[in-house]
Amino acid sequence: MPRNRRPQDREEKLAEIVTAAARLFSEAGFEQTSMARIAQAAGVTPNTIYWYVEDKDALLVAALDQLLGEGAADFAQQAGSPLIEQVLWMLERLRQHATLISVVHARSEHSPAVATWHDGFHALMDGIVTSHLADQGVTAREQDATARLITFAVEGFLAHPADAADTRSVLELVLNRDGLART
Amino acid sequence: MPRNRRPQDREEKLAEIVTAAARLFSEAGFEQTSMARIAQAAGVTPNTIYWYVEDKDALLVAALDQLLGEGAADFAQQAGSPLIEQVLWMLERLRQHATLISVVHARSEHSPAVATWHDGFHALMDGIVTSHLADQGVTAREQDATARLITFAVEGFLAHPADAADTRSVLELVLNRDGLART
DNA sequence: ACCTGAACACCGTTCAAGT
DNA sequence: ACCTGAACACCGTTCAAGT
Repeated sequence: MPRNRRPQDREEKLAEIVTAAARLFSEAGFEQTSMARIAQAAGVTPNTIYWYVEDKDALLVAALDQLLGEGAADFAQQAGSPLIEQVLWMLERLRQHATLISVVHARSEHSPAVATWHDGFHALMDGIVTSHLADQGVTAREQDATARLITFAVEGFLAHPADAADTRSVLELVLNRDGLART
Repeated sequence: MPRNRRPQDREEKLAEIVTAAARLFSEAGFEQTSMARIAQAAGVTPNTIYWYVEDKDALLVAALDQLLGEGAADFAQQAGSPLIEQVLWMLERLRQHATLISVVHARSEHSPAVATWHDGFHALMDGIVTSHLADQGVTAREQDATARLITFAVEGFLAHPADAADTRSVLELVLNRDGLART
């Protein structure tokens, strides 16, 4: 028989709403997805969503966290490979949610919650790049500049898709200076 | 006495509306600026705007064109200076309208008119960079990769402001490989 | 605690009607 | 040709009321 059944149900219902939101945001876009549409997909009334989340921006953050969590689990598999391959792998993975990046930028200006998520995501990406470069004899200053450039390139390619060859040649331009692409 | 007075008035009124829109979009943001607010600033009724432009996206394009035209006139002064200085100058100039870049990306997905403007803007920037690099002994392939990277860096710095020193060090990372920053 | 029906203030846009 | 008042369909969000 169910001990503490309530919290269990609550988490499940919240997860359903967030999952529905994540799928719809990713497929149809944030603005194009109304709270009513999400509610419909989750089997509730629009105003019910507001019992689970503060507002639509909080729902966006929850959806982003869910998508990021799924991605992070898979990313662990890529631990051993060279930096450029890891970046290309992330790019491929993020491409499905490409429309969400400009949404994050746009909403960050008016939603502190989204801005906080945005900062965290950048810190995560910077950490991946700088930890790679720190193992080489790269100065801290150049680590930071390279990490920034990689982040900009990732966001750039998500906003302006290019074929595999062009993508690789741009990343090599950033990383190949001292053969860093192969590390 | 006024020959063809009508077209004159029409252009003036349109310019008033576009100027009001450009200022409000830039200051308060595209989504935060309602058609009613623009109409108020231009001294007309909201629905009157629809006699001059197709919809809000067309108004965005008109506003972007106006802002770009002002910037292009000033940019001509920078003709002689090194590429890195030209990029830093553009960055400084675009900073005031930084919020519009994520708007352009977001609206491009659903408005062909905005997408077309977006493509044109990138072609413009790519042209500036590649024409600089073509004067050096840089291969076409590296010209393209560098132009893309510069564009991504510009958009990146607009979305994620950095201080002057960091900005310069990132741009130098892209351009300094063969002393290109000084050309 | 959880969910709803009904309403609120607002949005971009349309259209018949005026001049 | 130009402009408006009034309306339309929709939006995110709130709230009193139910269980």
